[in-house]
Amino acid sequence: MKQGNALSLISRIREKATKFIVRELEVQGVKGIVPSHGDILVVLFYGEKFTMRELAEKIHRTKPTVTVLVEKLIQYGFVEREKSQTDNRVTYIKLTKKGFELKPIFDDISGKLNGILYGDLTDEESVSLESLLNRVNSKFDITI
Amino acid sequence: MKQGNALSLISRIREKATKFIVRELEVQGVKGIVPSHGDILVVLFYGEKFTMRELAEKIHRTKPTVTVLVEKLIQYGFVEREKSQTDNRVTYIKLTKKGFELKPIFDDISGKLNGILYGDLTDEESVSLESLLNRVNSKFDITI
DNA sequence: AACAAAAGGTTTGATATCAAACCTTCATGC
DNA sequence: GCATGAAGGTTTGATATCAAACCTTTTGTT
Repeated sequence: MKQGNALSLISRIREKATKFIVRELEVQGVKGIVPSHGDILVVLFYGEKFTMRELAEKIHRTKPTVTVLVEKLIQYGFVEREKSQTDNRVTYIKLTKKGFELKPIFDDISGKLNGILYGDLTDEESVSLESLLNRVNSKFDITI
Repeated sequence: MKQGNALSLISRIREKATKFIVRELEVQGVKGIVPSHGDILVVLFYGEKFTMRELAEKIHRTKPTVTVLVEKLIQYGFVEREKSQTDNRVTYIKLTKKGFELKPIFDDISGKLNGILYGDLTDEESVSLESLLNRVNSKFDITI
């Protein structure tokens, strides 16, 4: 009954989704960007500016990782730093014009991805899948 | 309806599972082993010996990655190489006695993990979850 | 006011991972 | 029987990622 390969399936779905995103970005002319960079950009699409710590929390990565990721995004000209006026420790990250221009591409890829993820499922099944995943995810939180 | 956060949930479940495995291994005195090493060991628990290429296929990693992983497992004394007699290109990897001794630990962790993954789900829900994940996974295969 | 503790970020060091290039060895075609 | 290609593995170079240590600035305590 409980075959126990859900985790294996989860891992493979995640990897395929990652590869899909990377390939789509390349096809659309965006090179050198991996999903974690995309996660940061997506956060910035829906807010003016965020601190490094905030970004780290939102994309579920550590601060050193975000430092590296942001450096690359700066290098590519997609985001820029802005020192806080009130707290000299704080650095804000915000999109550049070039960064904003990526939004339609990301929207497109996101749409395609959802098409793959939910395309063959009924609305009921989609809700069921997310509900089940949510319960498993919560179970981890209370167990660990 | 289709909220579209299944992928996010999938990523988080996978990361929590990974952390859980690593921590459990450490608790049981097995250090420096990450899930990919574990994947190789698990393959070896259920077969006498495998080539590098076979291991790579089974754990869904590339050959260079498996080279690195196996080197570490050899270093820890859990596996050993065995040159093929019939084909000088081929190297077989097999468990050492010390490697075999890890099996009960892995079985235990696997049990605990399944407890977290399926513990709060009915049999029906477990089957449903795996079925839905299977369909999403297959959809990726035919789409990409 | 002064010192300790906390918070924001970066640097360092390590590792898993992959793509591309490479070396051996085997297989295949002529 | 020999050359060309295919297959098994490793090496190289690059990157995302994290933990731990570190620096700077702010906050809190006495």
